[in-house]
Amino acid sequence: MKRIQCHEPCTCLERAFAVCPEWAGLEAAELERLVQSVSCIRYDLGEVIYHEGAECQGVYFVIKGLIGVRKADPGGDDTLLWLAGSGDTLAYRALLAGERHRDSAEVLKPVTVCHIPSPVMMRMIRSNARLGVGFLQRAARELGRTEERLHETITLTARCRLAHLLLLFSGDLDLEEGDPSPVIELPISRSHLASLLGVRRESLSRLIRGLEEDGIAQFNGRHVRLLHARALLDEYRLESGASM
Amino acid sequence: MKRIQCHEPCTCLERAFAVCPEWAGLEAAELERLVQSVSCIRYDLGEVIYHEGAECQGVYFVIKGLIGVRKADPGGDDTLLWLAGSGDTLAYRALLAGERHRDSAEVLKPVTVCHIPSPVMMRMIRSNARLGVGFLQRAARELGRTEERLHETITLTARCRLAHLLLLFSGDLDLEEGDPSPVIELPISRSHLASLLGVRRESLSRLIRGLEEDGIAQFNGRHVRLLHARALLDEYRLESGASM
DNA sequence: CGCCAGGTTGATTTCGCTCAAGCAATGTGG
DNA sequence: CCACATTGCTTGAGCGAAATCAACCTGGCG
Repeated sequence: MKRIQCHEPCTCLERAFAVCPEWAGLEAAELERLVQSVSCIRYDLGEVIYHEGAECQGVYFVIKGLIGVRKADPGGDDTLLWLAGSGDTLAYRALLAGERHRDSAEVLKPVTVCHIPSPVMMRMIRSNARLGVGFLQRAARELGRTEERLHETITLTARCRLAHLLLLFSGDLDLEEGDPSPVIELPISRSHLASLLGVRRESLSRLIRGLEEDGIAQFNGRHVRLLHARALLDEYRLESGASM
Repeated sequence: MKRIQCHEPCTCLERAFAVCPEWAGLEAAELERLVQSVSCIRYDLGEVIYHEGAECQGVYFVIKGLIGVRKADPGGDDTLLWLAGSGDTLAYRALLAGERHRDSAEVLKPVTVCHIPSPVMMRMIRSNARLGVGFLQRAARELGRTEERLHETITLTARCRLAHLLLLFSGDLDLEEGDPSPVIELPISRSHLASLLGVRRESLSRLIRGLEEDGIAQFNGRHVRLLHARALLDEYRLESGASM
């Protein structure tokens, strides 16, 4: 963890905020003021940005890097709840709910974040209705996604969830039109992937082998060739009824 | 479904809103204006207040009754996501996210709700920062609860989740001090209970028998005697590491 | 070289699902 | 009033998905 300078006449922060829907509600003047009361921090791989159970000190706007949001389970293990990257704002939940952190944030790829202290954040939210509405929308969307995921883990098999996750990682890649067997790169290790899916590492291995044996995908370290994108889509759609 | 009159000099609505944290931000004048643009509706058992996939027409403030929020799964079944009762506000998620409903709301016990049309709601949120912050807090809390639940369904066994649910239903009953074997009443049927836990009806039956055989609780229709509240707590705590 | 972290594989067990039947309470029509 | 659906729940037998336990790769790296 290292505080870095990014205040002065550099406009990178301003630009970063400007493209994020929840922050877009800020006027130029407010934005400039915000940038003054903010600190940019670098964290190295493995460092923890905040800990489960700790008081919330403010929110973190992610400039770049990859962060795993995890939650300890009783067994001493922990579950990866989700990944955060550029443009995401972390810890707003605890701040707005007025609660302690319910999860911790660990760096998976070296990260630069912009830390906004709680009082600054709360003052802005209260005074600028547009910012408030922005975060309201963000929270509502995330709530929807989380419910969807809860529903998915209850109703779908692990294999199907893996298929879905691969589709998510393939992002805006056009599976119907573009390269018929594109290669995507997994941003995380097998163990993390398993944790994200809510299965054991061993089970994930077997699921992967299953997909390979069915000629749906080829795994090679973190590189995955989607051999039969169509089939992958079906894998998810058939069980989930989604139309994607 | 029946529209009923509750506008005129009746203050019941005002009072209902006043005690709910997210609505508490309204000034007396605003509240009065709100009550003018609102309609009170009664729904009978089994009626659906809004449907999954439908456009959001506004939010519903629940005066009394019990509502099951459900989400269809591909198999034609549906999962009960949660229950809503007096004081809850329904459908704010879809409204604020600007999305269609991701679930439907079905009446489990006859309901009186107060419907606030989308434009009215959005106008208020945008103009009154306190109301916005109220809903922000509400959304953040709910997001936390949902994440917690997701984590729970991934890491805990069904038996443990049942124990937890019973504890939640026993509410503010003081298990440590009060009646050593209190009786609680389940608000919903076995099938619904199973759906809420994310298990099949049959599995729930077996779980119940398990608890009875272990002398932890006695089930009798919708009445449950918690014989060994201590053990029930442990059942949950041991596995979850919660301190409750 | 030994060591260790990350990953795979195999054998076995367990939990919860599926399918099928049975039962009690309630309702409905003849 | 009885025959018979219907609804909500329980029980049993068998199955399957994933967990668990344990061994074993594989590729760095000191």
